[in-house]
Amino acid sequence: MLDLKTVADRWQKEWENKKAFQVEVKDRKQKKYFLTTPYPYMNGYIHLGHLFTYIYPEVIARYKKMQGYNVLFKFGFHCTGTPIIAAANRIKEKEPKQTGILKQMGIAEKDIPKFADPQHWVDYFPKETLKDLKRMGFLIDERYTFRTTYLNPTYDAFIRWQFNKLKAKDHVKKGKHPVIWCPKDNVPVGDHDRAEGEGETPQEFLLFKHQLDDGRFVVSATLRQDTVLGITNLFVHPDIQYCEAVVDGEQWIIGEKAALALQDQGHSVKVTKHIKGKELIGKRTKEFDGSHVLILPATFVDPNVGTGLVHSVPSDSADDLIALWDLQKDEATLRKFHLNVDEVRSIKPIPVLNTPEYGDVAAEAMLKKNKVTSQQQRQLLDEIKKELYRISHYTATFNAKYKHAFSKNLEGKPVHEGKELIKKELIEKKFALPYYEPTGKVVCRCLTPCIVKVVENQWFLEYNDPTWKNEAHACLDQMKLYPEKVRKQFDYVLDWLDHWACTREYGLGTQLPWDKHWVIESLSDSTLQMAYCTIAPYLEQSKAYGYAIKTLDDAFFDFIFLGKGTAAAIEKSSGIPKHMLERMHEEFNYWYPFDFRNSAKDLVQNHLSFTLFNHTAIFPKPQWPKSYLVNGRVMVNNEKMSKSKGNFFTVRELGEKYGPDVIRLTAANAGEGIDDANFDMAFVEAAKKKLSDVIECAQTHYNKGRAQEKGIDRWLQVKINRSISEATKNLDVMLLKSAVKSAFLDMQRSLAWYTRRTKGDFHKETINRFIEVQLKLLTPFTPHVSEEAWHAIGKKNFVSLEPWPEAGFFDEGTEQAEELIEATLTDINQVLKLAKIEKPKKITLFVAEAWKHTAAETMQALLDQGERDFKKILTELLKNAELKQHAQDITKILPRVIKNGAAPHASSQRKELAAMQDAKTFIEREFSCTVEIIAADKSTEPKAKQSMPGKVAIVVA
RNA sequence: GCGAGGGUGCCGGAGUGGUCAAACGGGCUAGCUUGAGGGGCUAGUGGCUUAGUGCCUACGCGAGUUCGAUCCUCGUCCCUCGCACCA
Repeated sequence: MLDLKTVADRWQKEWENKKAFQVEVKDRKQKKYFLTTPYPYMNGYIHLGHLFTYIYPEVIARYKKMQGYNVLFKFGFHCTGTPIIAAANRIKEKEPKQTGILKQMGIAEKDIPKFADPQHWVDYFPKETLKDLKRMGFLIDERYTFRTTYLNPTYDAFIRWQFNKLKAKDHVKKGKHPVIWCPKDNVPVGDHDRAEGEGETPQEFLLFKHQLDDGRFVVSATLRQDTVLGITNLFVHPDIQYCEAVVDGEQWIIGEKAALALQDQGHSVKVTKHIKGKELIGKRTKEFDGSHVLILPATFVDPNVGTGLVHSVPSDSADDLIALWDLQKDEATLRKFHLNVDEVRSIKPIPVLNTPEYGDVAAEAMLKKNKVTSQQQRQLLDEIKKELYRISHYTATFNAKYKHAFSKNLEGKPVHEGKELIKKELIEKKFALPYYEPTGKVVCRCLTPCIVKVVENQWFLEYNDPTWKNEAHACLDQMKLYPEKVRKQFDYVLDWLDHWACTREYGLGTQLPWDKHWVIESLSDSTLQMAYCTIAPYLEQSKAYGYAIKTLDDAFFDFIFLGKGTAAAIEKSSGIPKHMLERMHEEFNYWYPFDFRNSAKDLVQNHLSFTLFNHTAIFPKPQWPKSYLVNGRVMVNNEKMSKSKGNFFTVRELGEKYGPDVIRLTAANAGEGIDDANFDMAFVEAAKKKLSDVIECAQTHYNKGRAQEKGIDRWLQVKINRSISEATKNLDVMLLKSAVKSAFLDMQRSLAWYTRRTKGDFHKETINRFIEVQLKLLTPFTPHVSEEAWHAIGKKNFVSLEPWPEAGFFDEGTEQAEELIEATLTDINQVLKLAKIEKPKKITLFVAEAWKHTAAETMQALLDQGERDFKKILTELLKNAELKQHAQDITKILPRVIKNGAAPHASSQRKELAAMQDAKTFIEREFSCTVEIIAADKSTEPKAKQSMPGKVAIVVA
């Protein structure tokens, strides 16, 4: 077997030497195709997951190239953001896990300390990634690749321009923002920096202030402001330490954790003393509706949740109700805290909501349904809490108590409709205020539990602006989406996006030009860089073009991208010659907008949507994105890729082991559409063999064979045309897996059948066409193999630069005839099996009577018209004198035809006879016996009557 | 919960109102290749049945629309992704 890696080496060198894929804008009238894909993050080598996404633009790029487009496949290396800095710090600290990651990648022990400097990552990985991509044979012109970060000054200038533009349009505003925060490190803690609590987010609670007689407030936290009128009492944990603090000038009693968190949420907090929960028991507080309630002891209260104080709504909280019941039964405890037993026992749930199927005291119904007996059944109670929350929120309605309590009559209204209003008014009346807490426990890598901090002076991109949203929708509307069904998701996301915190206090990135304290966050700086790419070579390799750049200010980018100002003015400030400025401007206009961008589906709700917003903000409509493709994630042998499972592969090691073409083909064949794809290692093995065969086949058969053309040759010609047509169709709609099938697997199948039919006696012209077309169709997927075979058959140019083949003629009759032969083979086999004859001496085949063909044709015509009435069809058929003679047979066949909704494929007896005659020797050879072919009407054999158009009757002996 | 997508053979996956037991790939079984190495070829791979190429059953589950549904409608169960300030 050929070594495909050597093959790849050879052609990569050739392409390089001849600069086969160097991008040039020679003729601005030439049609162009500009492909982009989100750049990989440079904290490691790229892996199979990256490759799967990148195989789309790569295959399409090569396909478009062969179609005569001037193609630019953009590639960048992502370095902004926090992960690189974080990883570098961990190397600095010699953290074993991080060191291990580098080692596993094959970085030499002695080189590892270099990675303590973030700059080293930014230097090292882009270089190596480019190698990997080239090794895979990607159609990338490296002059058009670039790194993101301030370490690349021209890119940095570009991002400043982008943000100044956004600011000028009022899309960037200052505000407050809750984030998960480490109180020790004093930084926000993203998912990747957490020791525990990935996926937890800030959640908005309300603090309820319950006033004691002495003016102090006992403060509880809740998500259920809808039940505010159902409060019957408060619960404290008798043994927990609470603190008394001056919060925004008021005396509050709250848990210690909440006191800490409040400080980070913009409140002034001064703790004055600590008190035990039991000190509060028996006191009374005044509620929102003016009622007074008792403070009672309960042990389910968790000091780490909310304020560590709970207001009790036993009608709609199972926890509260069961705790109340437990307490009411527990006379000892009541006495211990000097509570009035009768008074406590008289506390009853106050109905506030009507919950379908659960009545007006939903908590009670819920407890009974789940047979809860004690507040100690924590797990069950937690489940009930969630369930009840869900049911109340979506199905419950407010009762009469809500008629006048708020500015609008809420009686009978669903809870989810009234909740916002209640919140607003409770806050206005100073009974409540917002408070944030993580949705679950979050622990920083430094092992400190995290809180929610409300960051002040944060900069936001105002994606919630309705006018901007409309623009983004307009942009989406004019785009092609692959697959189209992702449109709904995009529409939803565009509406859902709120303002986006676009700056960070640390990380690699461009400084916010007007507020240098902040660094632009990486999802925000990557939304427009496709434009930068079009001129990247002229900025990053200015020396090659004979000038040195002085400064790039906003006027420069305004000129290049928006055509504002004059080249002459910018020549001075930038140091770039006028003609180069003009060239950049024109080339940008030539390449832009991008025609294609794709990513895995997880970027839909951020990057891909942001890109739409940013384009509409800065570019005029003609420069808006043309299409998006959204792909699934890649699995390996149907399992999620993961290092622990041992199915994690870097592109590097795959290339090393199998060579690029096998991997490219397998990746393209892994799947299409939005569902997760499957990289099948079994296919990898099969592909190795199949690809070697392609080269071998070309070498063996090209320019050999007979001169005289036969029927079966015509069949292969038709099949070749089918494959061309199908492959083209599939590539046009970005269906790679389907394209692999039509461009390769179907072709190979046709060849196999052709070989069998001709017994290897090929027609020279036909096999030549087959080989040439096969190599061209394969080129986008396996360019090295194609190139190798192309030259093996004596071609001197690159197949990569050949025009994409055009489908010639089609001939359904020929295809049908061949299908008849194939079906006949299958049927003969079945008959032989049924008749228990292993070695037949003679096979007689009866081609259906002429009238059956006529009947089939008429039936199909009627069926196509929608006719399903037995009698009508029969009458119609019998109008034909020829058919009338066979009325009895027709009445037998007809019901089945009607049931199937389709008649047998009508051909003509003459054609079927000819096709069978043509294949006679072939069938004889296949079964090693004599074959006779007879028209059914010319025979007295009873079985001959079983023949139908497209199905011969068979007698074996 | 919300939004989106999906549930088809031993597996991956086509099909999207009729000729389609289900393309294409993989796996498995049998036979052949008269000869060794995960090679090639042929046949088979839902059930039942058969002097004959047939019949029945199936596309998560239940109901409906239709002459006819894997494909449309409704209900139900299950799975995947996302729900953010993070690349």
